[in-house]
Amino acid sequence: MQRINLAMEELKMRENKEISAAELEIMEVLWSMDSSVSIQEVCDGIPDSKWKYNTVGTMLLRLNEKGVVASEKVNRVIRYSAVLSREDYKREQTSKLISRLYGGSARELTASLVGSGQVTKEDIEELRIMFDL
Amino acid sequence: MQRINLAMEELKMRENKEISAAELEIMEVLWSMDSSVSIQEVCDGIPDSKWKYNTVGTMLLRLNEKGVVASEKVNRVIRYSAVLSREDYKREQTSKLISRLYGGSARELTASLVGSGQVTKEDIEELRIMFDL
DNA sequence: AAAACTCTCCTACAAGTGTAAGATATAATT
DNA sequence: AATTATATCTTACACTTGTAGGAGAGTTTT
Repeated sequence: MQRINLAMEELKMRENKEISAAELEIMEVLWSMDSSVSIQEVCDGIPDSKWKYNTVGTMLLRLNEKGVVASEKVNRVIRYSAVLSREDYKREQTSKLISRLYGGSARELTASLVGSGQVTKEDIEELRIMFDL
Repeated sequence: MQRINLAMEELKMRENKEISAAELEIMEVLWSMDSSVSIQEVCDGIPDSKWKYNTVGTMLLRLNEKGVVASEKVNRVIRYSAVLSREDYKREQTSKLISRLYGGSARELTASLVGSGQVTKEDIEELRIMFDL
């Protein structure tokens, strides 16, 4: 295990690809900006800048190590951009939820949403029209 | 904060109520057994008993500290049982996913599932019948 | 040029997680 | 009674996460 960690460090790749809660907030900022952004721009992109500059820097660094964010140095300043798209992340997280808690059945999840009134008759009607079911 | 932490410790209550991945596996065992169970029974309840007895013990202890599992000592042996139901946990996690990634719209999640074919025309038909929509 | 500002890199540190070993107390067996 | 098995309690340790501070290098301002 020690040896593997060293090798991993050499590759600057983290094994745990999970995006943490705080990291997700940073991702949301990246996803909301179309082009690549600097640490400063991410800071500015957060409403009540709850984090210090260096904190945001650490997050971006870790996200980059996890491979979900790319970085390139443009005259002394590193610009980051999301490699993992929000759509893919959504799909991934949704699949995970469905397999973990709904026995892998999206139908069951949907039934649950309808059952609890979170998805209504009108919503279903809309879907039928939208998807021509 | 220091004072609060001490108070928390006295109550043997953890602040972070999040159930971790490994803890969830233990919860699944608790949920699958109807009555309260001992550490040993949880171990036996796990297929390829990937964890040592003490590891399972630590998990149950932590889950208990988080307040999602109750414990009672029945002649020298502690028996644990889930306080948080699987249904409530599912609801909670599902809500979290919807608000985090689908802008709080269950309809949007459903549309996404239909759009990706994970929920079919037949599934929708079934729902209409089941819920009399 | 010297001072001030900026950016990246390295380091830190507490709390939480995964995974258990050792110590202790009690119960069962020889 | 002595030994062995069992269950709980305490402690440990590496890794992750949240949250930065300080050092060092390059840039801009005075």
